[in-house]
Amino acid sequence: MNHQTAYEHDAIRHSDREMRAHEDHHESLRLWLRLLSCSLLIEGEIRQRLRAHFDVTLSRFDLLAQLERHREGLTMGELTRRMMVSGGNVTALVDQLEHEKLVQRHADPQDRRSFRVRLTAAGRRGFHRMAGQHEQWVIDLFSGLGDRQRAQLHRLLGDLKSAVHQHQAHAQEESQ
Amino acid sequence: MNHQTAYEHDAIRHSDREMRAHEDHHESLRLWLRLLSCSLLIEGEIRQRLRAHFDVTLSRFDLLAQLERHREGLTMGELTRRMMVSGGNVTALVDQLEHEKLVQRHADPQDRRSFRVRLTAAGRRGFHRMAGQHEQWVIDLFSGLGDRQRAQLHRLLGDLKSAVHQHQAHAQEESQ
DNA sequence: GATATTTATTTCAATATTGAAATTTATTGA
DNA sequence: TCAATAAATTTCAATATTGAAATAAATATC
Repeated sequence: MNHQTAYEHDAIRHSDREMRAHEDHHESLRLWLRLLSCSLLIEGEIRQRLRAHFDVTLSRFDLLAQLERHREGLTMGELTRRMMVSGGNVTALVDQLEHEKLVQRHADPQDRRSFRVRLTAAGRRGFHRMAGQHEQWVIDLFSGLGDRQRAQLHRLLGDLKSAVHQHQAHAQEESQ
Repeated sequence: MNHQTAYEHDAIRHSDREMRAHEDHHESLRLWLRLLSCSLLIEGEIRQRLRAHFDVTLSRFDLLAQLERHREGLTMGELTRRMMVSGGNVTALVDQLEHEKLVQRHADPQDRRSFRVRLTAAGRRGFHRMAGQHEQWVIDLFSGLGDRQRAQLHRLLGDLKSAVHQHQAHAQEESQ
């Protein structure tokens, strides 16, 4: 999380009549800040536990998780997009993990610029050692919400995600 | 964001009957990953625009935003909690911004360990220069959702936030 | 009122992350 | 084929961020 939340914390203002119109106007802003702070809150919690229990950073865990899901391997570009971090960062992470023999770069015969990164057997073992515990933490953290609420939240976030993606696509067009 | 999302991207699996039970079990995990990727997506978008338009980082913007909301000033500790970053980070940010004369540390007569950080007039001007545009970006990014959906999402995230906080309170107790 | 504990902040070294430029290979179009 | 453009990755320097240790002041306890 690099990371910020703002304004939140002051549910107080709501009472003031004059503020009402103003507040309504800020509706999306407050939603965004709440989304961000939820995310940072949970991310911080998980980051801390991963470090304490397994001495691993969230980035490394996530990279391993991505690869676990894609036995056929992922290119650097795919990892960059999936993890939503810079290419330089992915290079650094893969370098480290490769050095520790948890992942391996495999030349792509189709395209000599790129290659597929795959988990080694040791990498898979290492990931599995952590994955169950990690999932339990997540389940616990979200257990305050009922099934129905979780499903609703999942759906709304899905809608939001595609809306933002569309928005990006538009912005792209305009800048051409 | 420092930052990761994982697994997501494969809505495909759903079809497979055998996978169903397994998937259900991963329900919270998928929710978390979706929450995280939404947050990273929007955060990245805003971070990029703040840099491109105003040459300012999200951290600095957020710190200024916090202070704008609290004219009476905030202590370093309050900033740390509100921004959910480390104390060292807040010290560094305030040092920078103070050096640029956008904020100022004011000794607290009650407690000589701490002080209140406040915006200077220049800091306030600088923040206002950006705030309107920033808000419009946020409104645009969330405009794919209807009013009702936004309200629902806001409520659910509020519930989630307090649930996680309670969870943390419990964990705290146990470790004593 | 001395001592221990807690709280607020800073320092600092280690690490993570970014973004832009460089490199290499692929693709496209004349 | 050649040249231009695009795409995949790496490099690197600048910056951001963390977490642990240090410092200093406040508070609690005896």
